[in-house]
Amino acid sequence: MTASETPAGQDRKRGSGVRMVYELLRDQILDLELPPGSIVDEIQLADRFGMSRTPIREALVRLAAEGLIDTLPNRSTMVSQIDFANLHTFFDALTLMYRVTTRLAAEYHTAEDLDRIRAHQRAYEERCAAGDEIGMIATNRQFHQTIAEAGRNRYYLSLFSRLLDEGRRLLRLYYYSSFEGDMPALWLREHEQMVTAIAARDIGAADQVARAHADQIIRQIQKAITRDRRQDISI
Amino acid sequence: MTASETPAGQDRKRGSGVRMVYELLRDQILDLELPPGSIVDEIQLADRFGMSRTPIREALVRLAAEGLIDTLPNRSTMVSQIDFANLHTFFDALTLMYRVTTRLAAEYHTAEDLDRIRAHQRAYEERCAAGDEIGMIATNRQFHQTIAEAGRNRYYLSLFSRLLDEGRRLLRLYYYSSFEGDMPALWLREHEQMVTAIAARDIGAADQVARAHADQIIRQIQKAITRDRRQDISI
DNA sequence: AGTGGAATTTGTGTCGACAAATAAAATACA
DNA sequence: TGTATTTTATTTGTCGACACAAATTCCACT
Repeated sequence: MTASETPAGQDRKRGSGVRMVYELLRDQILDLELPPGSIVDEIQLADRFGMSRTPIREALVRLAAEGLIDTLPNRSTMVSQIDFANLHTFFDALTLMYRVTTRLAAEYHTAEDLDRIRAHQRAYEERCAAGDEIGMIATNRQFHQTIAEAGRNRYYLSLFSRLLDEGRRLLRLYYYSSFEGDMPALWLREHEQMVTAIAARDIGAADQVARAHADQIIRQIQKAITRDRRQDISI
Repeated sequence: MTASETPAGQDRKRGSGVRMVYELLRDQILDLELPPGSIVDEIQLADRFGMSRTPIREALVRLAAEGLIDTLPNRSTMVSQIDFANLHTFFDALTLMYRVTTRLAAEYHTAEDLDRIRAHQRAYEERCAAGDEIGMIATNRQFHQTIAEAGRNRYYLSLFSRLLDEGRRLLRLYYYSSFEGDMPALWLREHEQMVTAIAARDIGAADQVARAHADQIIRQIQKAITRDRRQDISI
């Protein structure tokens, strides 16, 4: 419950309700504020946001289309589970998208793209220095998304965005802090190499760096998971 | 108007309305029965299907999420345009997905998967023999989708499905008949090679055949497009 | 006390109606 | 006659209410 965390009150603009609910719910799901399996109740949401069920439902339809919630007919709808059994398919797709988008960025980026990418990199650096883990996850995501946008392929961009979202849920589960070594500094260095390769339009180097970065991330997540699982067993 | 092509009449089951509208509209869009740019009117659809606007809207939200329709706020919603300017990004993604899914199928397929794939291949062969172009498009799509399913990666599968859908629109524009040479026979041979490579679990061969197949398809489509464009100019 | 079945509760699926926003038509004015 | 402004019309966005289905509770009966 945590009281009403929503501004709710004011009269919002006409078509804004759906997007607002969609984005807030999406963030709550990805940040695990709504953990996998939790029930999403239309009526409850309706009077939490101070609107009717219709716009709520449309937001839910959209979330369902993206696989973030599961709707069982005539009965409740719940936040979708994280599919640990097929995690390797996630890693596989994530790696490929890292590589492809970085390659394309090296090929097609403009000067403005590069500025944006560097700006996000600096933002990430700053969040690292501040030790702000939530900010680190957010700026890291933005950095890679901007690279993908510079690649100018909406098909890759949409799949990559979806993968980054799912990754956000995973990262939330295990937090940066649980990773070993000086992760932020390492990622920062890899990001720098990525930017260098893109700026030089060196496709081969971009591919190689992206692959290494993906491997690095995946290894960290897997380590965190196995460590976590071991603890589960030992209890 | 073409009269009422919908069964509409009977009392349908409780949660079935949305899916029904979604699927029919989706098919009509991909078959160009609803050409790009045509206006989609909620009220018209509502009494065509004999239901209220609410389920119609939910179907439209889903279609919009998949990029098949564009909704301008407070005003009409229309079937999305085919983006000829960025067609190369489509081809790029399509080629990659052909390769990746075929590779994974070679790696992970089961005996049942192979049976299914072969069944679809036979169906395609049959449609070719019958000269049924619509059936050819449908069975060809099913063949490749089944291969992707055998690869067991839902991320690739969903992107690939989306790409195959968009491809369906393109093929409808230019039809098989406008392609040169003995296309069906050629594709049939390539499909055979694909199945052989998958069955042999030869990942390298699967990749190579998939890539060749993709190249072949893309070349045909491009030829059809340029030919079409030339005609436009000459008129 | 345990089990089968009827009533109640809870929450979704659908409806018809209204309000807001935009486009089109009509009107006034120079 | 051409342009600015008001009026009308059309279509979307939202609402509150009701119908239906599943889950739960309650109750009778053994």
